[in-house]
Amino acid sequence: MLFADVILPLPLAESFTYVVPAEMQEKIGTGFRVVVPFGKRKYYTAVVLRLHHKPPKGVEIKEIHSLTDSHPVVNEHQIRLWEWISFYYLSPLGDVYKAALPSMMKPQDLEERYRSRTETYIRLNTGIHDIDRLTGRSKKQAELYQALRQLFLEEGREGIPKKEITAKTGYSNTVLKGLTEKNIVIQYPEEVSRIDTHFVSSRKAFNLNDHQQKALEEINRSFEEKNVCLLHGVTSSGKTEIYIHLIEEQLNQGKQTLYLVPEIALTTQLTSRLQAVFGDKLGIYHSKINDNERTEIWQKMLSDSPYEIVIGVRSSLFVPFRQLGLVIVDEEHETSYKQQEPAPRYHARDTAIVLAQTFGAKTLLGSATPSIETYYNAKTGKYGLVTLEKRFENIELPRITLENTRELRRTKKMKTLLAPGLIEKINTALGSGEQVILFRNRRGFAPMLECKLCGWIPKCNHCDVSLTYHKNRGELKCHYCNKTYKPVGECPVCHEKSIEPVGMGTEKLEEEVIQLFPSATVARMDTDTTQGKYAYEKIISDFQKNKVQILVGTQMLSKGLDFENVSLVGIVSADGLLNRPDFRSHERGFQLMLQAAGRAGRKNRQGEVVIQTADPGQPIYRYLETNDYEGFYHSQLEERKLFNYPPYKRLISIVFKHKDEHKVESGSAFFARLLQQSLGEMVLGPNKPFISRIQQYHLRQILLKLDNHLSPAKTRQFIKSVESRFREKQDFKYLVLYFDVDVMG
DNA sequence: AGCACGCCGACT
DNA sequence: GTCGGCGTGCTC
Repeated sequence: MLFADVILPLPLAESFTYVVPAEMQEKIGTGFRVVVPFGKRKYYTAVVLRLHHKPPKGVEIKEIHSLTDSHPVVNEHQIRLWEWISFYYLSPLGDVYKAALPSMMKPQDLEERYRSRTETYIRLNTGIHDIDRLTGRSKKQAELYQALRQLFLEEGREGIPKKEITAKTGYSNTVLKGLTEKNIVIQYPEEVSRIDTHFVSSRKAFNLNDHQQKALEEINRSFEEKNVCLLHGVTSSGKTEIYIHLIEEQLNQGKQTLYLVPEIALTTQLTSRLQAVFGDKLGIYHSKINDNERTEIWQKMLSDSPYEIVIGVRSSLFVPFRQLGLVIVDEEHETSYKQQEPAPRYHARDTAIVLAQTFGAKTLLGSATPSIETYYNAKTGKYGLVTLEKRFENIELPRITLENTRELRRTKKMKTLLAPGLIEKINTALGSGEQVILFRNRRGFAPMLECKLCGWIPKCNHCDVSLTYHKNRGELKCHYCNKTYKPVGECPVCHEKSIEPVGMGTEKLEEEVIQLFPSATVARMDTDTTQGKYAYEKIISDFQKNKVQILVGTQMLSKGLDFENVSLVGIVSADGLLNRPDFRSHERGFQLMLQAAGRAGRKNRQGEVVIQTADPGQPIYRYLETNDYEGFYHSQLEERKLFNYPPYKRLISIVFKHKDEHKVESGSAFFARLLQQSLGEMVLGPNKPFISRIQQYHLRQILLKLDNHLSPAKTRQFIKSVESRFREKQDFKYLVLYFDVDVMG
């Protein structure tokens, strides 16, 4: 009797065992998908983890319903990666499987399946000769027929898509239908890809300049000894071209490359640049890609001619490589590499290193402003370190100046959001036909309503957070549960009638900028204005074409975009970036401001950056002004050491959730006591998190600050044992708890 | 997760 | 009486 242990797409840690029917035994193996009955009436697509002959005891075993594949969809590298993620990030293997495969590849009932896409094609019926008689009195049909003959002759193709025909000939569908009914042309469905294909490479990799060449050699030398290397290269130093050369070296050895980018950095600018070199060897795993397209990329990776390079976001880690030789993690410091919700809460950079290891491949981390952890690993010799200091074509780094908004407000010189000095510089830039970018930190921070008299702020009834005011929709919204509220007419506390917006987001800034610079065209870019599939590209291309002079936006426009004509960048309020209850807030602020500054670069003129802050005395501004990453790094390291944060400690957050506040309170306290028995001082809390209630659920958090020398296997084993002792208590059985390993903030 | 079972209150 | 709310337990 043959049994299969399978993994189901459910938040379950264990695998389940099924009987392999006799006729399936020759065809099945690890990594194959199977459809299995589970529970009373459900069927799920599961993945075979292993085959064996040992029947599990004490349970009735069901049979596998059907075998989905003739070849495995994941190989042992992928399964090992899933198991590592499940172990390290304390998440059920089922959740990892759920995250890994496109949902179309794991249908929940027996029907639903991936379908390839078809398009209607047209070809001429060569068997028909008496065209004139058939078209008869229809002049248009005769004309279209002639046009079609011409077209097919020129194109030399057997069939042409219908939409292409209507576009090229200008004749309507009705005329074409007429010809079809007379059997002069034939319409037929043809399978097409959802992904734009047929990219031909149009250029070779550029020759590297001396600095780039030297860096490339150093990287390769570092790879001889170490598996991971950090490329620390200032903005515009030409990192991408170095990547291209490294990818080519992999191609020559018949090895694949994974090129990871954060969500916001996957721009058309970057992908077309790579497509120009690698043509259709390159697969793109977009952030706005739909499930059909995801599935198609998977199919292609499993085919006889897989992509040799995949560029993609976090989840592209899971696509089934076979001969991986190199992983590039660009902008490795980006926090969006860490998955927040739902589980598995994995860090794509760290997982990438593990993925590479299972293949014996190398990992290159790239950044202009490396994360403190990565730089520490490079400095202490765990990773190789290669630095690239010269900017491409010797573009000068921008000049950074500060505007003291506290002083300007005190002396009543600040009448808008923008300091007079910044307004003047904007006018100068606009006068010389140059463009300006203005940053405001993310939406949600500011636009709230407030009672002008007593300071009362409307909050969500369920979530313990202040509501965000959306002016254009005239409503208040909770960003945690998405509930919307009508603004109240008067304050429920003091009955004051004037309840007005405080602070401001990008919306407010845009409004003021339009008033201040009436002659300029202004555009705004934030999560609100980039909802559609191409909305983002539209804003970018309008700006590049100079249709817009001032671009107002959140940090999403600070990444990897090159604008030739931008001479001035303004950071409207740096304070909001730095004053967050998060040990990484300065690190992130520094990275963000330096990235933003990188947008102000012009070939023949030094760009300028203006930072508005109420507290210009903070040391971070000295490091920014002198572009001193190294100095900043050392100042941060001291703080991290002092307050027990990474890279000196490893963080694990445990969050408890229940409707009954007493239950979370006592449950989390009990859990903390158990942890303290072995971990002592390393256990902090339980505390009320910053947001302590979400949709009727009360939250408590325990934070572990674990010594580096503790073995991850042992600490996880211990945490699991504490969890099972915790579950034995009837009271705590149904407390929801979740883990976040290496939490961001 | 998704479902069944079983226990309670409030209704045609 | 029974409909449906939610807490509890189980799924190879």
